Amino acid sequence: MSSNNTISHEIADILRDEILRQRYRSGDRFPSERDLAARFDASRGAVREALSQLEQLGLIHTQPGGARVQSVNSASLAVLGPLLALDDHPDPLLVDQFLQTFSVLTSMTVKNAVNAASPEQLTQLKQLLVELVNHSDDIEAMQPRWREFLEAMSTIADNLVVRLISNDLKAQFVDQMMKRGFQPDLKKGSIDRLLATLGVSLSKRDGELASKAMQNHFEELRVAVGKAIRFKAQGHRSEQFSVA
Amino acid sequence: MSSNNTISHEIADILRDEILRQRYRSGDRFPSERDLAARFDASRGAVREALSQLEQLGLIHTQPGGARVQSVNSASLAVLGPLLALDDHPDPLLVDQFLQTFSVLTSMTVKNAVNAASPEQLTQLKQLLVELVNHSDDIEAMQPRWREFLEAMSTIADNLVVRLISNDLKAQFVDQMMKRGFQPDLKKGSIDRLLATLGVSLSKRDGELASKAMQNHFEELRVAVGKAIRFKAQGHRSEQFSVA
DNA sequence: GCCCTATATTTGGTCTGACCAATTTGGTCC
DNA sequence: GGACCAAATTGGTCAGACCAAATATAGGGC
Repeated sequence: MSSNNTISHEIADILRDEILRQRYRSGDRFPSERDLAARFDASRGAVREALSQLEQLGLIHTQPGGARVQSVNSASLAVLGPLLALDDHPDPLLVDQFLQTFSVLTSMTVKNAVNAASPEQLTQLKQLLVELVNHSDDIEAMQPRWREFLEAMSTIADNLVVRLISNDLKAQFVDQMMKRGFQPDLKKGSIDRLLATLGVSLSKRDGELASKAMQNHFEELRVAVGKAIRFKAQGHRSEQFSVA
Repeated sequence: MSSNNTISHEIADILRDEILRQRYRSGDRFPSERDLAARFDASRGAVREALSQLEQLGLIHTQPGGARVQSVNSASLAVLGPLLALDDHPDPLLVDQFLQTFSVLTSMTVKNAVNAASPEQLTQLKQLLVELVNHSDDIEAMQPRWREFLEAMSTIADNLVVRLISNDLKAQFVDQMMKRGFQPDLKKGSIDRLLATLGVSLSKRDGELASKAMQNHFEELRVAVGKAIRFKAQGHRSEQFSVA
């Protein structure tokens, strides 16, 4: 996870997970700094820095007199990563919500980018798209080029709000999925269709069309990822059975 | 702002604003904890807690040997509020991006909520809508009812990712705007149309229709808010002139 | 002069022990 | 049972100290 191999981060990670696992009910008193220091055999300073992080995450609220646990619903975006990493297998519902959110934000970015791009930027996008098409049969090789393409789109659209959200989402989610070696099984035809439509939208400077294409693509991605997760969860269960 | 009247928060607020105002270039070394402690006449512990907050915001990166300033583009969502509050008048571009983002997320929420609502929930939504219609001539009285209505939608849609994003966005933006006493001048006819369409979409259980209605509404809101900001900025400038 | 290395210094991370002010808690009195 | 007051608890801060990692500096080899 975010482990910075410092003690305070370690403590923060442990306590964060305990809260996310609902070991404390929302509104409950949180153990005192001195108790936590004793429990982790650390100084109060280290514990305080850990609690400071939890407070930034919106998981606890500290006041003289005692800290209290807050509802996960009122937490910050940054808890999503830890929430996904909580179990061996990510919560399919959460993953689906993730992709859906990603979809609308990306679609919006693409629409604005295509509509607002300067002629030079349009050329650049077309070049990146050609790169993608050239590697459309090697899904591994496409990955970095997709990043580049979307990064260019993001730069052109130049929406700081979306960019910041995407930062968090990517940090929380994409890397999580990568680490688990996720490879959703997307039909090549579907990708080719997406690339083709994007090409047309660039030529015609039709942001709406590009946006729609991305939405469709994410729709298929959601289905594929959902299947992949269910499959993996099943595989894991039978593994456990055969071992037991 | 987020001032918790503690010294460490105060220090964090000051340093955060300095970074957001670009007083340090991205990549620059950040002053050492000991220097900062001397500057603020505080203990190193207090400074460390402040820096811990800045790190959570993604504004600095600390390492043994020295902390470095990071690009605002790679920061967390939570910097948006302070970024808006930086000047007397909010950056119109940023506000616009905010509303645009809010728009797509809210539209998505509304669509999913209408499509997924149980019969009881549908009834509840209709009641809330009636409440809104009953107060549609008093924009002040509508405010809390809008909140309630959207909160219900959010609960029904039950998308944690969007909820967390909206938490941050609302905390960063809506309250900011409220504090400044912002009252975008929306035509009553436009609101009536929105409410009517929402009513129809609830009756027909047509999420797509509700979503489109929200999008249109936000579009008008963006225009109105943009005007309001420009007007206010102008008013302020002439004030300054008359004083000078 | 330049580059590389060994040393000295700076810096973040942690610890201990202490004090204050606000909040809780527990008991007392009505 | 409820209002009120004292004691214990808790978070916020400070001071001074040590360590290990990173950086800056000086020196030697070319």
